Amino acid sequence: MSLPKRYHPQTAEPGQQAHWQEQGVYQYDPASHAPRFTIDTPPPTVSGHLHLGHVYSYSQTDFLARFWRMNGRNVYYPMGYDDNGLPTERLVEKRHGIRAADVDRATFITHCLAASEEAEQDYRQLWQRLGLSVDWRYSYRTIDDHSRRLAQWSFIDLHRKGLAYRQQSPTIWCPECQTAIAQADVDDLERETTFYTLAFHLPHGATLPIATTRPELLPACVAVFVHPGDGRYQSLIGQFVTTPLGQTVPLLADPAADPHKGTGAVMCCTFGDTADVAWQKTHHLPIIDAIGRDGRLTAAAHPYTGLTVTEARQAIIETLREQGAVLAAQPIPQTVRVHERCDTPVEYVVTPQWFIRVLNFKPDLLAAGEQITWHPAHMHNRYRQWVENLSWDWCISRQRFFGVPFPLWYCAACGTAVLADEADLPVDPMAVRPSAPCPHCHSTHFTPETDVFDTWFTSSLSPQIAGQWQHDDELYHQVYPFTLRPQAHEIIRTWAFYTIVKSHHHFGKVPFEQVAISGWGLAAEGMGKISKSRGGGPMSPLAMIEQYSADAVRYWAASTSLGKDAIISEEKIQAGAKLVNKLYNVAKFSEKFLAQPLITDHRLPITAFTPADRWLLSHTARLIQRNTQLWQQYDYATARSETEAFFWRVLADNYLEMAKMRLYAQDGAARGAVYALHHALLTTLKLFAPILPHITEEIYQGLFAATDGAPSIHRAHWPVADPTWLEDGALAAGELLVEVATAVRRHKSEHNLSPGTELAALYLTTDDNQIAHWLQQSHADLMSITRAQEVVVNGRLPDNAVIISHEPVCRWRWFVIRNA
RNA sequence: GGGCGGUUAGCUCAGUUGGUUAGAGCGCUACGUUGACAUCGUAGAGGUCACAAGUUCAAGUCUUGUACCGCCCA
Repeated sequence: MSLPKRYHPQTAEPGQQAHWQEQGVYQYDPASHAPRFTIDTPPPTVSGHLHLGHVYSYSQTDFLARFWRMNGRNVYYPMGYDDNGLPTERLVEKRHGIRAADVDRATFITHCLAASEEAEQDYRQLWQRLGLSVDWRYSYRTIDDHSRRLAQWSFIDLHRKGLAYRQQSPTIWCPECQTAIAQADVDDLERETTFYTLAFHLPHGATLPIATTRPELLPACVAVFVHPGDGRYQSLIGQFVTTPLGQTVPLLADPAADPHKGTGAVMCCTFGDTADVAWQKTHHLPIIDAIGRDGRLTAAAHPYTGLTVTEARQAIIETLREQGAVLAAQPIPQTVRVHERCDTPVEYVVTPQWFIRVLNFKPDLLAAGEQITWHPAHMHNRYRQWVENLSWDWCISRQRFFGVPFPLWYCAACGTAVLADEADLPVDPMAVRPSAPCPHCHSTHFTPETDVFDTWFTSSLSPQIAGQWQHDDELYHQVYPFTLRPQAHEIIRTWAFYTIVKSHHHFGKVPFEQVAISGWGLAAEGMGKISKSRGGGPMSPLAMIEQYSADAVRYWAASTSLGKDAIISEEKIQAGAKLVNKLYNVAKFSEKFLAQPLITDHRLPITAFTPADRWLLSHTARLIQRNTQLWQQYDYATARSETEAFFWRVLADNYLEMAKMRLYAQDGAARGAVYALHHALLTTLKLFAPILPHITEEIYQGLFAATDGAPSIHRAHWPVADPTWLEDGALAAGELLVEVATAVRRHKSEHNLSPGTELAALYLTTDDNQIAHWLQQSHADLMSITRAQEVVVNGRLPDNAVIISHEPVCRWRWFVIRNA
């Protein structure tokens, strides 16, 4: 097999990809006894299109998979799609211009399934075009039967263990999505708001000013709090005050009241924020449901019933202004808690929800975090801090439609929750009835639970889903616990955390040994994170791949180390395309020399090698050592950059120029050069293979597969440094030769001579015997790189010599040329 | 308010355990098409390493503080 004249990634890359699929190059081998490397791939959510940010992080996982595969690991690399849940619902609502609640459930779910299937095809196409070394036989969807069955099993198991409970309690509520959500689904948003100071009244008629950002909650005011040490209010604690709307509420003391904020007195409403929730509980206050599930004020807020929060705020302020009860209004910056999916400020609404116990398990969950190796290490802090600051159990019920249903019914007579039989999973409680009467009261009338699970409730089982637990248990026990969990940093609090919770609660294990946290690919100019739901990035990944090649895009993804965000840079992608081109050109040049049979001669005498050969081989050995170490630390970015510097600066710019003459001569003196070139180029390809899988495979198949023996470079052995070449002198000799070459090049450049200009002779003089020896051994190589027709070491200078370099402190003192 | 990361050339970044003259890519300037490559080559210009103090024979690197940026959490 030989290389075509030019490399066309647009056709070559899909060709390689098809070849890999046909040959099963990336297949996991369940029968192998090789050490395993198993990957709990992040299933991307279905909420639009993939952008370069996804390409960035998924490429990084692929780098690691390929590195370990070449290092003899039996790599299990599945692919998943997280299609159940709110993101898909929002996509469908947007695309069809409907609201889920306004169409019938079955129709809506049909739309969701169609949208997710379509997206999965797009996703898979992109992943394949990018060259991910996934074993596509192990693909899953979080809405498929197996995932639904495991999710429902998970609930039943947690319920059986007393770790799932249903409670009527204040819940974080999204009025836009009309569902309860979990603490992890909430983001902070900075915005400007108005801080109103309202006139409350004391028993004797005096005014008590109280500042609030949420006057619309006044109808739900149940108390006023002050700090117990606040001297201004000491005598009033325990008394009753009157709100501007006329309710009478107690004035209570609690250390959580900030004496420096506003007037030091704060109203407690059910519920404006988490502090209200806490106060209501600890001080046993009544609950007034002023805001309903639709985000509008309830009958309890008469006469503001039916108004939205925003409308109610205006209406109440207007009323109070007329009464003269608004003492001040000033703008202040405020952090509002919003639902991450729609940026709507959340409310705290009392509803019955299912929760999973996590607050009681903080020590265990922190210990689990300690057992995991985090890459980079500081990402462990994010996890630890999240766990330490948790203040709610995990709310898993969602009042939505496209998700895994709870496998349970409520007895119509006694309210007992009746769970489905494990054997019947997955079940849809709205379509079927329990198989037995109520175990408590024997009634046969049931109401199905209509809520669905939080998406994370299912995706937190990705190790079980991807590992095919309860479907192929032999496989599962091979791959679980997983070696690696790759994921981005914003989902440490969700996916990583919940997965650890599940593995702890179900199996008492840590689900993965290592976590590799990728950063975000960011759009330039402070555009922030690019995301599928918020418009995507400026450049489509497929367009970039078509224009510059998948390898070039992957090159960009390898430009920043794990955990760091990177600005999407078309310039870097272009640099990747240049490197691919350069690799191809070097290979094309090398082809005619490497085709000779002597490449198999690995036992050449040391005399067959010039100092330049030994320099290249020594560099190669060091590069292998260094690269292997970097890769093992997951520092593919530095590895790539060092390999690139070696390839371009050492191999292409200097070594090839020195070896050219011997190579073209094709005599006995070429043997060392051919071996060195063969070894250095093959090594370069292998070290680049995890990052640039296509061009390296193309060249490997063309030049090396026959002798190296692997069916694909991606199944070839990672290079091992040959200690023979690790001598220090070889590097020094090479540097000397490069110094000579650079001086000649500079001379030509300064005299406006073409680098190809021939020189009649090059005279080199030195007092150093070692240097003289190296120079003498490098006659041909120096002639080659300087285009001198003659090289003379320590000879008598002719009269017409031109001094082009004279460095008194240098090891070789100076050298001269005579123009032809 | 707490935590984490960052601040190095015009831009994007690398600088390993402190150790000669702080590097790379892109961009810029000049020259060049050389028997693999113009998606190229050669040469060159360009940095008081955010600021301040400290430790040290020696600080981009260690300590403390300050400012600014980003993220996470209250």
